[in-house]
Amino acid sequence: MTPAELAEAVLAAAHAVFADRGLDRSALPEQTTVERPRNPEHGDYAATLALQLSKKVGVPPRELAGDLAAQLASTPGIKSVEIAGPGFLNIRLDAAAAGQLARTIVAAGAEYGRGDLLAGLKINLEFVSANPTGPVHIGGVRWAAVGDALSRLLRATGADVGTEYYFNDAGSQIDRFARSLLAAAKGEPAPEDGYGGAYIAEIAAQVTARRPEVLSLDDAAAQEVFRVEGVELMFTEIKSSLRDFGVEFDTYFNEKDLHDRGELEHALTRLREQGHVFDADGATWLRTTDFGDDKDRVLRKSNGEWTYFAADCAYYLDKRERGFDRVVIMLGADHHGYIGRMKAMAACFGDDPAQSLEILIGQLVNLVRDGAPVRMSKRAGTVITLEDLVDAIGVDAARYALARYSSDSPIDIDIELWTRATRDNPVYYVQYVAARTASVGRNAAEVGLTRGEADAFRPELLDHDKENELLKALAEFPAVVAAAAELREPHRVARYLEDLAGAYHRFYDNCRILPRGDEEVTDLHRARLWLNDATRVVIANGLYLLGVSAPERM
RNA sequence: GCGCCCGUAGCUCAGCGGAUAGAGCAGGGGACUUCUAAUCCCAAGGCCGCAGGUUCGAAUCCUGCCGGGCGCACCA
Repeated sequence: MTPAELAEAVLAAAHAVFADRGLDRSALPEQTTVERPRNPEHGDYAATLALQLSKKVGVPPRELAGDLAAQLASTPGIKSVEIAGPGFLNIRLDAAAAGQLARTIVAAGAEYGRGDLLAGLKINLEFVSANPTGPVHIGGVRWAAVGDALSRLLRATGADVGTEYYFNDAGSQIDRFARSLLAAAKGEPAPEDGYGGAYIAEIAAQVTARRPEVLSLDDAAAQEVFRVEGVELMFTEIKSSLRDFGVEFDTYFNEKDLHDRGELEHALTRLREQGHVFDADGATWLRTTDFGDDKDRVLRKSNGEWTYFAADCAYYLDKRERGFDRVVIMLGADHHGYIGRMKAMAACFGDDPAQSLEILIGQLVNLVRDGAPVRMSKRAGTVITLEDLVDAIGVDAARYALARYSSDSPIDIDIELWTRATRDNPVYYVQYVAARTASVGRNAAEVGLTRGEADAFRPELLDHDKENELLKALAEFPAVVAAAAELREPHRVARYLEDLAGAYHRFYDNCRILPRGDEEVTDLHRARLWLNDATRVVIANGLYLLGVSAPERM
């Protein structure tokens, strides 16, 4: 029996009780849940439905709980129901009903944990979107890990997801980049407002190798060559380092295309139609204060140039016109000031921003060695890059470390910790379970132990404390996936995996799976192998959601 | 000044209104002729920043304050 099935049974019992007592059944919720209590004395699962309903229907909670308990007691699979405290229902399952879950999980395989919570929702998920003026820096890497994990989570809960990287290839940053390349190619010092770092010289050298005639052009023409070629080289490099990191996007969107296709004019027209555009001081403005922004925003400057914000508007409209119900954008904490204007902009288009636009803010990341932040990159100068991080701790540890913390908290990634092969390194702790379960599987095959036919599985034999705890942990996975997707919090999956890993290690320590020496293979060995294999499935499914490998051996 | 985020064990952090607030690390004590000890077990460690409010019930929701981080362009 799964927690979801148990929750349904609780709700069904409530319906029966309400019918018996002649209570108003419209007071009952559509769905309820059961909790996994920390304290084992509180049963396998606890239901708080009686506490929640008592006031609504004017029946004391313990009385209501008593009726529910009486109803539930006769449900197949439930061993006992106790009333505790103010009106908790503490429920214990039969070992057989609990143990069946192992078979359910093994049968479901990669499907276990997936659901349809967000089915029918078309979501555009934009993250990283670093300017092609340098390698991806560590702030962008956080979103590469979290955003990619989130896209996997949203898909696992049924959403139709398009991931997107906004390639900012227009504007003054790119001009600075081009000027820096040109200066480097000519052996001059970097311009005052330009980019430094060894990569500038590398890219400049690649451009001159590809286009040797460039140095004989005048500066304006040469700079244009460096702009076009440099951006392309940089972007190729960014894509390739993200691919090595396990992250690929469905769409790489060029800002330049918005301009070339006249989408800014199109957006301006739409906004004018909605009545939120005005002209002042020679510039064209969007009255975002109509929707709570603290000041109005310029769309087109008095010199005729578009602002970056105008491109944001056009890009948002473009996504909506491509059929996305919800536009999700992941930004660093230094961009949180954008939320107000972005939400207001969506409202200016006539959308309800609460439905159509979600902006997720992530705090900053530091790489730490010997207690002090690493500030300089060998190649990029003042910023730490994706490569620096991967060189320091590897892809799996990097993705796990970035995804295991709430995006609301700043993180320090300690190089020494994340390369350690011990319990205190969470990624090793979790991956070790993947390797252990696989190893048990190999050894089982060697001694002739198999799970056997599914109908020979005897789940009631899984009645050891540690088996029960492991089964309960395995049962939680679908609810964790759903919550993580709904709250956009992939770190919940990582924390869950650590919890599950602990439950497995304790099971392994207390419950011998394989027969020793010349022992006969028994049904208990087989039942435990089902549990071992179910754990391997859930660990692998969970690590997949984080984009981390589930090794067969370590 | 205004806005956003944070404040939980010595340290790093979990905890989308539930019971006696959890985990890892550090420090103390144990378990290796092992199905992978990259593991497990025991003990110890707390005005959940402060003060009010809502609630049967608040670390969690609301208000105010204190402390820390970040941001407030016709920049990109």
